[in-house]
Amino acid sequence: MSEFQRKFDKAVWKIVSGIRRGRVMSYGQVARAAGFPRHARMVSKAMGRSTVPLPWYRVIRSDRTLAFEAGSKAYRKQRGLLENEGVRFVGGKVVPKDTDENKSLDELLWGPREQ
DNA sequence: CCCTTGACTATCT
DNA sequence: GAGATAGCCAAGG
Repeated sequence: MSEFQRKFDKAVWKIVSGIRRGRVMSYGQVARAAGFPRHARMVSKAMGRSTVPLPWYRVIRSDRTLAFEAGSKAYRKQRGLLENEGVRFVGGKVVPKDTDENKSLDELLWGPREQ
């Protein structure tokens, strides 16, 4: 195992294990929080190498879709785990839990658009 | 070395 | 908003 992997893995595991129930983070966010900006593509590898169980399913794409092929077994598993924690999906995307900014007035008044 | 491979992203059309 | 495109970067062949 390379020196890089040892350090990267430890940093990533720490961040991922800190994601709270019902919340999600993107691969890029995890990489940045771990101190490795530009290494989003390596986050999945690091999680796969984890020796202890991690809430890997709370890590999703930056566009709020899941990284696995829609409908695949892995996709359904991840989605199920998230939904168990109260995470909602609309049009294949995770609905942001935040009730704050960058939401249009319509969205605040009427809620997320259905698809 | 050179080339391909990703559980990725930001930025155009 | 859905594709296409171009960056990204360690690993492995």
